[in-house]
Amino acid sequence: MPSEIEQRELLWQARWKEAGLARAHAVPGRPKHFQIFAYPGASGFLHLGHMRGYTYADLVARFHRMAGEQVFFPAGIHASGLPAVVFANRVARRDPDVLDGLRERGVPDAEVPHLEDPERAARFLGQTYWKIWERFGLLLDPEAYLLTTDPDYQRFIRWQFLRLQERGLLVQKPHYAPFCPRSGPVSVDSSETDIARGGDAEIITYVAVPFPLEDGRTLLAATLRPETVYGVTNLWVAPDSTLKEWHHEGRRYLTSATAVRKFLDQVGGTEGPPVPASTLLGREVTIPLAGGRVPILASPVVDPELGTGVVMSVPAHAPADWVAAQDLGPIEGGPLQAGARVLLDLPADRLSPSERKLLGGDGPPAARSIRALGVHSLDDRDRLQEATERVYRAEFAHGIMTVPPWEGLTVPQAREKVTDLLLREHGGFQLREFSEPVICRCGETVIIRRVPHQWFLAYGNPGWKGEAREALSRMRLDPPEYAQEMSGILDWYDDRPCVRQGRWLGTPFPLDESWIIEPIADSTLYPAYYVVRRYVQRGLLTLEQLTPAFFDFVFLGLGPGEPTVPQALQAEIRRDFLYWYPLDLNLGGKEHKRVHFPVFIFNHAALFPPELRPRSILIHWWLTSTKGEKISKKDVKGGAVPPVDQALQDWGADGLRVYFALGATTFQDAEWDPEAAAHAAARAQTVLKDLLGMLATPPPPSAPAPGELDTWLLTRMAGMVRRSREAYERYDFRAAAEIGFVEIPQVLDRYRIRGGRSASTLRQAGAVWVRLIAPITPHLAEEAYAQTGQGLVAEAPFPREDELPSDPRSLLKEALLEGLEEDLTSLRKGWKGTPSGLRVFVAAPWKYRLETWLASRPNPSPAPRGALLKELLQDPEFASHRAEVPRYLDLILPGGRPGIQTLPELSPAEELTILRQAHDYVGHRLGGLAVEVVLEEEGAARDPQGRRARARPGRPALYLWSDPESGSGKRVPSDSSSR
RNA sequence: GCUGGCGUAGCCAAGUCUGGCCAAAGGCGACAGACUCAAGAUCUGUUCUCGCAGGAGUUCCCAGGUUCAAAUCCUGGCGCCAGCACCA
Repeated sequence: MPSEIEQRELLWQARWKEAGLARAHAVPGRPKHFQIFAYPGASGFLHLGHMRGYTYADLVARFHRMAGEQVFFPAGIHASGLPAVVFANRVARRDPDVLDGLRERGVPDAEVPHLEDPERAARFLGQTYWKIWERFGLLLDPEAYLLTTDPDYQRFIRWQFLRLQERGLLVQKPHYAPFCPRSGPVSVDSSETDIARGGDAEIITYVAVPFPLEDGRTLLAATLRPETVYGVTNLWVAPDSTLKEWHHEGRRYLTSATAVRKFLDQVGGTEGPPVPASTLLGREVTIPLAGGRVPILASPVVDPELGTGVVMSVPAHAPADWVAAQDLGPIEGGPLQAGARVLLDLPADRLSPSERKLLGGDGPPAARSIRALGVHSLDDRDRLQEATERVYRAEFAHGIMTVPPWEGLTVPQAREKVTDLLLREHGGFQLREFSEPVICRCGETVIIRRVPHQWFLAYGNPGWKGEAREALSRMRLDPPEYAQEMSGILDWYDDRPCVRQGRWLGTPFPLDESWIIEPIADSTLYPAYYVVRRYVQRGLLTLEQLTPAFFDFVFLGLGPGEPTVPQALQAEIRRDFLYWYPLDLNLGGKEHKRVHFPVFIFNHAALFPPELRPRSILIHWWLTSTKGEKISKKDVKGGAVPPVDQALQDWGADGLRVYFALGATTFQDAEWDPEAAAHAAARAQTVLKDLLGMLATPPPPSAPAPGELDTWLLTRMAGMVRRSREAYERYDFRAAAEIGFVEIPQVLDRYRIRGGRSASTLRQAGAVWVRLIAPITPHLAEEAYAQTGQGLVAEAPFPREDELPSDPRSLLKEALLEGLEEDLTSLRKGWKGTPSGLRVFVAAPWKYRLETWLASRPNPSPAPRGALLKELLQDPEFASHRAEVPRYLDLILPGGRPGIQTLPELSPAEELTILRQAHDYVGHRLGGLAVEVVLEEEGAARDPQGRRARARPGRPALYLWSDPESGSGKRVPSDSSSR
């Protein structure tokens, strides 16, 4: 049952539909605005958090429409990838949450099994998204709506990939990816997708360093610090463990059984016989790169499940190895210590104080850290662990290699070179493993598998990077800091896998149909396709006509086009594309900073010429739960955030839109606050009521002639118009909403309190006001604007400043009164009686001269009070006020120091006139007492406390008194402010 | 660790780029008043401390610095959040 607010909003949405407002029309010669938001994945039901960005997007589109531009604002659903599959799986499992969601959306039970199909699930979810967008008042072009699983879209994607390939931007090379032996390729991330456990696991890449035995077999020792191979004194193995042979390209390697399985997955080869570690103890291996022979020794702390079960011992740099070497009594003083070679320098001046403390003293870094932390045995695991981490970190950050041939290199540089050398020339391998066990949803343990011929998008390609950077240099990014960040992101970008096998949705890869294009890669150039989609939707193009030749012609202007498409139509589509392109704005949440937006720029840069590359990106922050976290299903289920339907029913789309706009600045997370939302919604309704009143009644013929107050109001409004336009232009939705929903009501309040009641002035102000807020609250703006009989406000022109008469001096005059009221308020605070009269003293003319004189000096005046005084008293006029001038200087120079002086803006006579005209009003504000306005120098005025001396230009002195005869003075008021 | 962002009153959140009009907008909450049988809603006032005269004192994470003047600029520190690759 729709609430009253909803019914009214639905009415206006129907009107917009009738008027075809959302449909884009290319009008040659007229300015255009083409914008999208990053389309959502088909992952589940939308919640309020999503609506913040959509609201912003619609606000921008509506502002541009009112600014006189042709607007194209399409939207689609990113159905590719896993989310829809996961959703469909949940339907198949009859997940109660999902079933509830379906029921709430009116899905009959009989329909539910159909949604076990991911594609249909995506289509269904897309419909629910579209409904909510419409319900929020978004004017999205219905003809351009698409899913990325639609066959026409996929033809576009295939074209895109063919062209990328043609330009050499697709490359093939090995890749290592998470893989479930039962379910196939999986992705490891902590959100609900493929993984039952270990979603936060990271892939750690070890270097397996080969150490040949004299019998032709080779031990593989896994390490994260291959550059320390020069400091190896021995190898460690767990004495009771059993290693295994692994045969690869005719060679026999020895590693743990676990590692053999990993090598089989990641490198290939075959499994050999088991080898008890005990048979290796005491035998010698050759150190690669460094040369020399070292023994294999037993260590109880080696974990055979980690790495290869064989560990390099580098006592100089690994605290555990140092301690272990000490524990081996018989060898102490022998080869281990002799070989404990220090490989790098740690310049003391680069270390932090805590690092200096850790690494002070003599000997190798590992020995120093052991000493600093007081570690005596391998059993002291925690402190040993701490020592290890801190030494590694310090060395990684500050270490300078001293071992030939790497002298002078930093540790990261040396590591890269040593790794390269080991892999290329010494038969080393890389070994990847998860930082923690990863379990697939099916229960199987996830492994890392080598994909030998993975396709990559070559974002690491320097030429492409250059183009992308060039594109970026011409773009506007908001917030502006993001431009700087983006530049770094583009640099950091490297080749990225772009296809995958397994069960997920997407476009088959045109170069090898057994692969499916990865979801991020299929959503980079798509704004271009929205243009074409409208023709498909209208039935003017068939699927078969969407050939590479067609897209070449439409998007690139190349070739004759697709012969089966009528020439005129094809030319029209090309023209249409050139009209709308480039994209003016792509808007998305901050989660898109590092993935979607960079590849969006990259792909445009790859395929489109500079003039067709995107113009701007706007990223907005999130609506978060009360815990400051991104809103999740749990928040909705737990009642922390209301479901969208409920929120719409209670507050209306406009109410929520005001809340989103007002709740926080665009570039800051906002915590969901239901009270504030309710308030925003109430504010929206108050504004509507006010507007209706202002616009409804035509001014009566006997209306009072507009006066100074009316000029003031309209001048204020003109200022609002300018600031509002600027706010929209810089996407400061908060400022725009604040003007429309806070400041204008305040100004109108004041106008009325001051006695303004000109219907024609109010009508004039209202006609501007309603258009200022129309982008934010389109529905209620329509309702109010309907009173003017001028059609739809959505199509009305955004106000211009010069629509209103404006006089800056009217602001000065009113400001004088406002200041007076402020002073009165603070006087009343300390006043315990009921005042019966107020006398206002306008400052003496010499004070105006004095302040003018001060202001005309260099600001701030360099002269101290004494010097100023001396100079002043040379002037005969000031000299004649010899007694008052010093006191006055004390009043206006805070702390006796010169500050900034501003020119008095009104003359004493003007101030007197303004205050006298307003004295009824001021008296009324004080509860109906007598107010008298006099000049400071009027000697007759009663002023027992000498208040008049305080009078300043623009700030009259006040004497508030209670008449002792009236009997009301010094009475403590009932009890209002006495607490 | 790297990259980026943030730290403002009981809470949320403006202000910081472009120093002065800032004891610091707006909202929530709280307190008081009006209305009401009452509650709610609405409206009004108050909401750092002191002060029976428009003032003074102490505040914008902490410590320094620049300046006539700092929430705002600079240096250092502390704390929090996000992203870090195939996940949209």
